[in-house]
Amino acid sequence: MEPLKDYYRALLDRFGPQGWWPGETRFEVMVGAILTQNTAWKNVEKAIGTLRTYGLLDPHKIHETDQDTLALAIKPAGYFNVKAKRLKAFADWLVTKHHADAEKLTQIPLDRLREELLEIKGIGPETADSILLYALDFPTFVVDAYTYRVLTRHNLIGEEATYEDMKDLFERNLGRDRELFGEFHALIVAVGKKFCRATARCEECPLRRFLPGK
DNA sequence: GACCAGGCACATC
DNA sequence: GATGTGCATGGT
Repeated sequence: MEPLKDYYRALLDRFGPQGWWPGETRFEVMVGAILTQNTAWKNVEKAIGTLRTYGLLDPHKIHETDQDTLALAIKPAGYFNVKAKRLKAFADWLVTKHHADAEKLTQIPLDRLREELLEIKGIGPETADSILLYALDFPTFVVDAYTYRVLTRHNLIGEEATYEDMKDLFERNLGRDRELFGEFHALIVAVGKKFCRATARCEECPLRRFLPGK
């Protein structure tokens, strides 16, 4: 059977609860999900701080603010021109299609909302799932580059695995549990940063005992 | 001074 | 359909 639950316990024992996602409002978490694309969270914090200072952590404000002004505000998060455009595309969607009401999004069926998010330019599968899970409390699993490394290095999935393959693996074997999904993904990032980077450093990894051949 | 980070869209073959 | 490339700051 899949030992994923054992992986989870080992990670939780080692790192403790991660408490993801930091953010005061649903909208702030959604903004963070876009800003953190391929970017260290530390840089995102600065950008969010600036947005907060200028009162821009609000869908209407982002909808109204021009892209260049937005880009300047989020500069520390990197890719600032790209991300300014993506933030606006997202805010435009939220304002025009959903009355800027993040709370109401939680009432939409998960699959339908996920499709809608994926149609927005700049929202791919990981960002969509991060928004659904961490901002809106839907039980959907978030996959990232670390997830791929851990799963492939442990032979839990083939090298050719797609995002959906990995997502399904977790969702089928764990049952749809929002709290579990939220902690598990955060723990995978934690272990990934420390032990599962481009070059694996398995010596002190808490998942070492699960390695094939161990 | 490389290398990397809580990705994604788009061009080209 | 697969593979390659641009986007950019800040920490190690």
